Amino acid sequence: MAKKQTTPQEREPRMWLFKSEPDVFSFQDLLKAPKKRTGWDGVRNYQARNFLRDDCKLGDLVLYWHSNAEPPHAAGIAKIVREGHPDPTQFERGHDHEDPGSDPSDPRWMQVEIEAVKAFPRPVTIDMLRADKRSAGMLLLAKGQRLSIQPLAAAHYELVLELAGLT
DNA sequence: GCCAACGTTGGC
DNA sequence: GCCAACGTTGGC
Repeated sequence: MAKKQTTPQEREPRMWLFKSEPDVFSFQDLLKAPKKRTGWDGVRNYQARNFLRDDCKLGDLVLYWHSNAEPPHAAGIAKIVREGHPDPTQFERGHDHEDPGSDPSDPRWMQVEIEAVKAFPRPVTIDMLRADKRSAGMLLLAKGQRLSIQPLAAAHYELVLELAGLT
């Protein structure tokens, strides 16, 4: 069979917001990691898991949010470099994120791998976002919203870049 | 399938 | 450290 010259099926990159507590793993930690990459392990919420498993695709962009920070802020941009695959920590004895109920032949929890793209010249705080009307509709700002993996509208992504001084 | 109790998240 | 909001668990 002759080689096909067709390009792989592509779609426009999507944007996501990933939350991380900087005391646990910060954007600076990601920059210092080998190849500036890390497996995004430890997600233990089904809705977030589904995004990681089904919807985060190679080349998608990730807004890296520092939660539980003073003040909470966006710290930089990363990208998806490996799509959903089993999170190894669910099977590690004694690990904080071990899940004894997860069957190795049908793993319950997934991760993706991300790579740092760019640190923001200045962080974009939650107050900066709230002060800009264009942030209307951002899931992040919704009352009671705790989801750690969130889809992010392109317009909101662009807004954050602007506030970060990158445009 | 209901729902009270419990655990977690994350801004404040 | 507080606590509102939310997700999960488990008895019934």
